[in-house]
Amino acid sequence: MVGIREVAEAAGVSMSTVSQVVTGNRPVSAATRARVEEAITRLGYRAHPGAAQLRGGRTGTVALIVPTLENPFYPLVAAGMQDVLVPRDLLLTVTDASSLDRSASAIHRLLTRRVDAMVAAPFGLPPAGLAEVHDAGIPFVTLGQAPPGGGDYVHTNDVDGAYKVTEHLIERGRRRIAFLGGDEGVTPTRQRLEGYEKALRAAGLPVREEHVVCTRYTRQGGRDGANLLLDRDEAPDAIVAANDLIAFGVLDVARGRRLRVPEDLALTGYDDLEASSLVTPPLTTIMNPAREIGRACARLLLERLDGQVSDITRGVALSNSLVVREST
Amino acid sequence: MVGIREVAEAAGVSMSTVSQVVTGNRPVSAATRARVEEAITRLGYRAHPGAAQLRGGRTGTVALIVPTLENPFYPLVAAGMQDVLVPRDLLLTVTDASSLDRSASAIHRLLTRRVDAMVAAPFGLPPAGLAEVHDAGIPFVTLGQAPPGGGDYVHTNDVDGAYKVTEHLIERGRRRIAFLGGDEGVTPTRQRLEGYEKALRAAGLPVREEHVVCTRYTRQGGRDGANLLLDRDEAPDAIVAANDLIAFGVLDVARGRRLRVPEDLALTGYDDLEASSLVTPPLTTIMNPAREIGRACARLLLERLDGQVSDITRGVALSNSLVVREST
DNA sequence: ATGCTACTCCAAAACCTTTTGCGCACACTG
DNA sequence: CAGTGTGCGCAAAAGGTTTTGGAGTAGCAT
Repeated sequence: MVGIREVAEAAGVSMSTVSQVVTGNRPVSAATRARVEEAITRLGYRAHPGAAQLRGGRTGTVALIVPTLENPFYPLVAAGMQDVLVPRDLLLTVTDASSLDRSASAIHRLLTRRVDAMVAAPFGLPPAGLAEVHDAGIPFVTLGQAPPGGGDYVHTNDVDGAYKVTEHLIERGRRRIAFLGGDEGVTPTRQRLEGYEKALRAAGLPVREEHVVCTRYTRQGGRDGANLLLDRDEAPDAIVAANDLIAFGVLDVARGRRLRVPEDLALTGYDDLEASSLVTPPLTTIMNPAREIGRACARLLLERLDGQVSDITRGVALSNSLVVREST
Repeated sequence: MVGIREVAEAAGVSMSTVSQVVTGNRPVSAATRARVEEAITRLGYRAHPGAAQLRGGRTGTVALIVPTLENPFYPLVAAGMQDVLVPRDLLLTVTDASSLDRSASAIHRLLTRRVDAMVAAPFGLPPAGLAEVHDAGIPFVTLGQAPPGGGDYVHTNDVDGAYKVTEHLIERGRRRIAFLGGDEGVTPTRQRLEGYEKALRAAGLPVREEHVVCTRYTRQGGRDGANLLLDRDEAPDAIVAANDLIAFGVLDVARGRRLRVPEDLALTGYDDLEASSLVTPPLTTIMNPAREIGRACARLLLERLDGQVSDITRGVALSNSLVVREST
């Protein structure tokens, strides 16, 4: 077992000096550093992460918590985080909230002292867990809104995105535009709904309660919601789905009911998953830069970890954009 | 800080007894165990993972290495692993090989002493990495084939899957059936190709070299390959794509060339991604039970970690099945 | 009654790093 | 030349768990 001791001997310095070279905690003269580094590579030394954590407190692992791994959006966020984490030798742990559902403190149990920092997707974290993370006192980044207890966030303007897509439908001449949301009350749903309503009002169109339905952010949720909406007295001639998965469910229903898209029913999604360009008709949607979002999260965490940042909450805004395809 | 010491005091036992209760390393009388467990929950004790690793060697983390996170198949495998890992308080680390590409030993650097066990998807791991993992001496599960150095594997019969799908095309009356593979030489490609050839021979059809092309396991790979195949002198009337992503690329090209699917060109995929049922026409494909595969991997690892298993290599076979949709 | 076994639990060592107070030597200043 | 400051490296302590040989006790067979 080659430890810090062996390196120190080989380089003719003390163990602490080796540690300082490795961690960069204190300045070391160039000559000494060179000798030590040479010894490190020659001996193939790797710090023992457990020992390092025990004394130093850092685990070298970062957590990402997402609501589900079945929505391909989140793995892309993970990939983005990897882009910046891997060069820093940090490990990424991905956990989907659905596997944690059983107990409220599962997250706590799973993560305390096992990660240095954490990013949580909207409603990836049950409210109880949020508090626990906060008083774990680790850097914390959320997607979409500022963490209640303070921390950073990465954000795309959902109000604006939903506005754009609704406006687009109005320009296409639609008048009975419905909104099909995912899980009710969560931030993305609220904001996208807000953008939708805003666009309707801006065009002087009424916001009808019977044209707003919330289900879940899944394909099945889309099916359920579409069936509800299409059975209304005055069926919509367009649906703004709160994400692509939902829109796919709407497509299923439209196909089943022999509705032509976009002629009988125009449809928009949100996120721009790979599959959005594959369905028939290809989906008009809002491009959400998943991978870039992941990168931004990781960068924020890194800055906190490096201690370059004070206590202020910081927000990074990334832009989304309307992608017009054939579903409208 | 509530450590093992505080618990010991509260329960009126020694620190080592507490440890034995926690780890289950040695038998403890029921009465003592009850007292200790009561104290643990009352004090909210959590073992310090760093310290535990330092002495005990276990990190409580398991790694999954996949070729890419952009193929939704792999996140599902991860989700399946979570299903069995989370109840055991184990953390899952997901790494995509593309982020490791830079340096051959990135895996080594990343994983040494940071994970207790590892599962690698086919060609998630560069060959060099494979050796490194092996002499790290940790439980190791691979997807699709037995690890060269020994270890367990989870496997669906790719030869048979490709056979089924090819046979299906033959039954549908196709005669000029091409094979469009992903990365050349990797096991899944080889096996699926083998199944394809087998089915052709079984039907007395020739295996033509100009009808076999390998590119990459991506949508773009599918586009490239489709263009090659469709420009051949004798264009195929059916394509067996080695995975769904490739098939999606073929669809792109077919659309561009105004080929009707399945009339002008029949098409099959492999994996049965969610998107396969969404594309037009919905894709005939082989259902690969991603989540179940993940579960099986995790279970194998757990048994090794629990030391219930000798050195023999074990294989778990999961069944795939032909899903007939409209692309054929 | 005595010796032995089996069962619990304990004490202390070991694991490997990071942290930090100190001393030393060198350069610079007055 | 003496005094002061600074940069660099060292020694030692600390961190919380698991491991393991051993001690003590109770039960059992002889």
